[in-house]
Amino acid sequence: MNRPEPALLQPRKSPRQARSAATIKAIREATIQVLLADGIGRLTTTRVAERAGVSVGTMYQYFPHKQALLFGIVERQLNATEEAMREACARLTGRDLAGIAQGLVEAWLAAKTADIVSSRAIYGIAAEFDLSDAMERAIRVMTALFDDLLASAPGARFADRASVAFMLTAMLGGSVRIVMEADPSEENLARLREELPRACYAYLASANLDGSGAAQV
Amino acid sequence: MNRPEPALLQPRKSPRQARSAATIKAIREATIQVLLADGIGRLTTTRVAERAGVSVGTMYQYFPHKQALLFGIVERQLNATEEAMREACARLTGRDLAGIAQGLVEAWLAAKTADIVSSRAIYGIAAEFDLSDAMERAIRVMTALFDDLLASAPGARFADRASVAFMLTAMLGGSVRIVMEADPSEENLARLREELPRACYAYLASANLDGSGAAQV
DNA sequence: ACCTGAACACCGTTCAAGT
DNA sequence: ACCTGAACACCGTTCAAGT
Repeated sequence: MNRPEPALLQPRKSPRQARSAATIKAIREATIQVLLADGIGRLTTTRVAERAGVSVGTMYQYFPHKQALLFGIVERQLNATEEAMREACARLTGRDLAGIAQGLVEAWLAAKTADIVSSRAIYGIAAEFDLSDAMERAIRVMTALFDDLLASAPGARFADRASVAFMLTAMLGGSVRIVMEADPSEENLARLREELPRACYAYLASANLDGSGAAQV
Repeated sequence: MNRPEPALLQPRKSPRQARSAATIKAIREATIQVLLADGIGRLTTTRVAERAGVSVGTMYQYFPHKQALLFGIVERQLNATEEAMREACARLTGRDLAGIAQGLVEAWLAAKTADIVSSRAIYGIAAEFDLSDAMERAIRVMTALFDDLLASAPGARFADRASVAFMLTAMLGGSVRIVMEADPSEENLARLREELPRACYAYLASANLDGSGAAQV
């Protein structure tokens, strides 16, 4: 399976001059404006260039292909999340596991729901076509299956710290992403806010060699 | 933000006749062949029709647009996963929480890694452009951040069954998806196999009103 | 040295013409 | 009743011509 292209994401030209920087900013903003106004399906290079007030040729000098335009705004989102999580981690340093779990989830959800309109538009970028219906259905089916299964249940120091951190990243990022993509309703977000800290804490406590594993959040 | 289109995914014509069914099957297989051979970037309607041995006009009779071609193979994957999980749930009915957690994770990972080449190709469908580098980097950064944070930690009956099932679906599906998309290396999959059952069990045990919460998996 | 935009190659989709 | 494929509208990208 081949990736679309080797994908050269560097601009042909670096923004050394103030004029260039302004042009790049205008193109970046035009991209997000067209995205929000017309949707990913109608986002064309011509339209973005027109909105930015430059010729397509000039635009191609700074953004060597359409993907670079989209990558620009996704990158911005990723950077914002990274920055928010960096701050959260600094703030949570030295706190116990319960505080860490609660704090990380709050920070992550805040970052991902800060601008829910933009966020969904950006998720739209990653979807060449609309998978959200199918995914929502799949999630509903699985939720029901697991619900039944659970109903049938009769009762109901880290050894490898790197693996624990990896798993925590995956469960936090993955669960929020999947909900944001499929159906970011207030009901679902409330469930995440309620359950995800518990899940993270329970995992962390169970992996903690020094804890009793019996503490409740 | 507008979705690309109202997206009519029903064929104009139902496959009532054997000939039609064969044509549809040929188109479906041609789609996945072109996808695997040339990648999503070179998958064109002309190419698929040619490979399937039908004219574009005929193809458009059964698949009203390109998205429908791609949706066809994604749907197949989703159905396979659903079927696998249905079987797993039946098999796990009546087992305790530890058995359920272990069994669900095994079944889910097996379903998602059964054909890793196809799976990755299919993830490629959902990515209009290659985000995997950026995501992989973001995951690495976050993993490192959480790793540091964890290093700094000093010590280290269901009330709402529907919410627990929802959370379990999100953490299972989300964490695996994010790993499959970003970097499905054997190292990462091994970590999931090891840690995800623990995480699921710990969450379930902590949410279980009747348990001690102290049992280890 | 930098910008412009007509031109090019290619794609998704349609529909008049065939059988 | 069904299939075909040339034709259409549009898109991403380039590059000769301008300033």
